[in-house]
Amino acid sequence: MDRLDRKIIAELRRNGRATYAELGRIVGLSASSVHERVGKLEAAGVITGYHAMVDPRTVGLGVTALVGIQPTDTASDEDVADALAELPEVESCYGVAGEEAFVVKVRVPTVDELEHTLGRLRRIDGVARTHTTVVLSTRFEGRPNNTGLDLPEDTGRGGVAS
Amino acid sequence: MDRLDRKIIAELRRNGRATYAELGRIVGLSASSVHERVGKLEAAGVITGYHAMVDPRTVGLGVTALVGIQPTDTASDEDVADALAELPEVESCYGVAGEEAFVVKVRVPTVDELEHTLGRLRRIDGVARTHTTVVLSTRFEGRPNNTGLDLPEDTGRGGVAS
DNA sequence: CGTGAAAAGAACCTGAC
DNA sequence: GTCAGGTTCTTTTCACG
Repeated sequence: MDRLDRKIIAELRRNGRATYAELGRIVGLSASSVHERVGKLEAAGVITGYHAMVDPRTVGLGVTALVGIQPTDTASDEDVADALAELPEVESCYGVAGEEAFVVKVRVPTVDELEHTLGRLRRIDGVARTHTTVVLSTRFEGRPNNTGLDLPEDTGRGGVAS
Repeated sequence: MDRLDRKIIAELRRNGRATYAELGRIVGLSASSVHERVGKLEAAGVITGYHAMVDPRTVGLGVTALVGIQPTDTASDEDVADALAELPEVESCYGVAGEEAFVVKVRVPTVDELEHTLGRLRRIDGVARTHTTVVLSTRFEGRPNNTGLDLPEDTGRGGVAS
């Protein structure tokens, strides 16, 4: 994981369909070298996939909400997380510190559907209460800005071997 | 935006590097047709881009937090949002209903850096208070599950023409 | 809209340094 | 690790249904 790998990663985060030739031009390497490096980054679990980003509003998902999930005293976090994963409306799920066990991001077509989804969430075994924050505007989301590119070097923690 | 487009979108969300030939096989169309459809979906703003997903821990961003931003009475939301956008640690930014004006997702290498970033957030003009929820585990994030594929048809709201 | 054909380019493998 | 070359597949354009 050197400077070149980080440059490749940054570019692929920006443009996930960049060709190896294109990446090679950017980092000053041949397409085959880039091909091999990217393959290693994928194998090492650094790059976990490539995905098209879709404007949710254009596919009928105009309502977004952040929902905190308070567990019952006897709840198993794993079971609750599994149940949350069952709902396709739940796009992201974070286990968090604090009163709540999870914060999830939910996307639905309408506030009507949001109400139904919240009902479904509350009915999950192990869920005591939910606290919903309705998203009014998405200023930006999942920016590829901070890829550790601008980090001093390595701070000692959390590396995966290459 | 017919059933075929939705199938293409779903597949590109799953695999952003799928070839047109591959997509054609899935939807039962020629590569050129798929090529044209994808071009239209991009032009219409349905597909907004393609991005590599990177495991944040492998690039030195092991700490994630959700931060609610309470504005001062006299704050301009736009100015605060602009200031938030300046910080590369802020990956996502949502304007929300409730006590807080924004909820942002922050990624940093360490809790030390989190402290610094929170300081920077509080020093933004128009920010009165922050409320931080530390993410302990990311169960899943940005799942391509709900692309409106499973929606009955169209519920009337929020469409962009094709 | 859809297609199939054809040129250009990329992916991907191999061999060599 | 990196590269160049060669085969295969994809992209991209275009004339045509």
